[in-house]
Amino acid sequence: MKPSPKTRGRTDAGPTPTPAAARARYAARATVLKALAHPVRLMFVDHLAAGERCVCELRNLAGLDLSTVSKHLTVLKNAGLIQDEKRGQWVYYRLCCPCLGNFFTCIENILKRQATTKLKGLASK
Amino acid sequence: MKPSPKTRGRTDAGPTPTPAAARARYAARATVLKALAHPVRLMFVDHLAAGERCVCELRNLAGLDLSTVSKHLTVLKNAGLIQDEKRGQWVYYRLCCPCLGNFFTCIENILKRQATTKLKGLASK
DNA sequence: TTCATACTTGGCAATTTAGCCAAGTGACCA
DNA sequence: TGGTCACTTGGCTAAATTGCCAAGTATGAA
Repeated sequence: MKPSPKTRGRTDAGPTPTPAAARARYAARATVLKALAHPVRLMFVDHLAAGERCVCELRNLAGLDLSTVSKHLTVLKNAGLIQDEKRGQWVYYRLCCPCLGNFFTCIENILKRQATTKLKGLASK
Repeated sequence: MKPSPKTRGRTDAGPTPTPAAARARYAARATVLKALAHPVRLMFVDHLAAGERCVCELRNLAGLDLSTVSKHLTVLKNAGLIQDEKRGQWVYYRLCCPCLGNFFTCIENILKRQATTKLKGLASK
């Protein structure tokens, strides 16, 4: 038996509007995810969820060179996740997007499930 | 005026259990996000959300070398996002995590907001 | 105007990632 | 037993990412 080759000739159930548009949308999503896919940037987002922070505060949290911190923040900003505001000699960053909480809840679910599966795997040996 | 330096000496409002544990959790989350942070893998997840697929179906979707597709699937599997099952000579992959829908909703919000901001930026010139 | 603080930007080296090709494994057919 | 199909794995190169240092800009204080 062969797996049904109806991937094309579809009756418009599921994803894919036009190939090109779909590709563009996946690329756009990937850009956002890539911005989040780093421990330090994830930490920044987590802390910014509690309120705005200036760069030097985030530098203390990360324990990295200021230039490195600045570049991480630029990545998050370019992805549309945070915005900055200069007040005096300080630059404050804050989250743009209130929905990131759900986001992390979902990731935690995945991690939990992963842990459970790993345990099951060990038990069945 | 200086920004309040109470980042340490905190009264346990907000994130950070212990520095080491926090770092580990951010790293774990980043691993999951990194797995999702690629257009092709995102497309796979999107299609798998509609039901299981064998590798060659996904290969057709992506238009990439079979070995490349296989490696992308390995990345998703190692991140705990999908699981595989061999039936006959085919290997079928399916999603582990039903919550990925919310995930994408959130990303779409970010993208929309980004588009709006960009428009506003253009308008104010 | 001079100096210090708070960043940002450019440039570099080390590491990681993404793609392909080639070779290997396992299931099924003749 | 030999061949084909459906994958996976190893190895390679090109490109992207992450960190630091050094240099530049902007704000406020002396």
